[in-house]
Amino acid sequence: MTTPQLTKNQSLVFDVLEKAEGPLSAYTILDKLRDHGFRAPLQVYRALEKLLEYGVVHRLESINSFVACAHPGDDCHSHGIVAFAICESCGQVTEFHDHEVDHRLMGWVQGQKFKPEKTTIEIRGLCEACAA
Amino acid sequence: MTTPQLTKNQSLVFDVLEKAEGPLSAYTILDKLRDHGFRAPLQVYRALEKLLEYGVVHRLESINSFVACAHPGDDCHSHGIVAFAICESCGQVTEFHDHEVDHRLMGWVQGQKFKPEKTTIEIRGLCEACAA
DNA sequence: ATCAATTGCGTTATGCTATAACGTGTGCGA
DNA sequence: TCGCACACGTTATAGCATAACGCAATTGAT
Ligand SMILES: [Zn+2]
Ligand SMILES: [Zn+2]
Ligand SMILES: [Zn+2]
Ligand SMILES: [Zn+2]
Repeated sequence: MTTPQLTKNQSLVFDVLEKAEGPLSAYTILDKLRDHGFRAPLQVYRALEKLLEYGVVHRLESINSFVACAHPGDDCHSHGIVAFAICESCGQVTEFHDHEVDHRLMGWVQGQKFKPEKTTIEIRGLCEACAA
Repeated sequence: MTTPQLTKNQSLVFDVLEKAEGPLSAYTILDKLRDHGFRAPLQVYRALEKLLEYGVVHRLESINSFVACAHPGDDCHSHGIVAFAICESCGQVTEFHDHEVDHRLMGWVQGQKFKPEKTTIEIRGLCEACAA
């Protein structure tokens, strides 16, 4: 999918996520955008919904937060299953892709005749700096 | 870890999960246990915390719900990373394990010197029956 | 030009998920 | 007996997400 021109609200939300050090919750985004006229959670959630659809933002299910895609050039819809390593100490998130993991999981679902729609892989732990 | 004798509340929560057809939210569990004296969410969450610790229950991060472990004999702490296929139509959950996936993910984190604590793999989609 | 459909937006209200903080009682070893 | 750990109960609060309404701008066909 090609990313359409973002609306004002979508751009504001995306910019906040891009500039952030780590993942942000919807309500944190809301707080950062109050000066730009944001007043209600729905303004954030509606923008996020589109940004997720366009593949320029990812949702981290295990921490109810959102991050900008780490592969801006790529089309996230094409690079297979996305995996995340999330540091529980500093919040740093690393996005990566592993074709072998994709292949194994898709092999398993095919064996079950399961039809996958959305796959989540999230590793929570400590990054190198925080584990030291 | 060996599972200690469950307390009354822990047993009640576990029984509800075992008898359930699919994953349940904490508040759904609460409703099912009102006749047994449950009045507050914390009674459920405290029991779940222990059951998760003992490895007899799993949390599904992507749907904020809980399921009894599908491998009662096994020690879930030993069978590596657990993966789930979750049908978004009927709610059916299939728990499985794939050593190759474990191996690839653990290989990646070692390369990053990332120290994993908890890994989530959840595939949402349609089961064979519902996809038909 | 006009109408209908779509999309984005703003607001209010509500619902769902999870934990903080305080106090009680019980069992058990020092 | 004292101190501690643990389970439990209750109230209140925090954090996450969506329903439902209405309005405005855009688009695209008639
Ligand atoms: Zn991405
Ligand atoms: Zn870190
Ligand atoms: Zn299990
Ligand atoms: Zn199904």
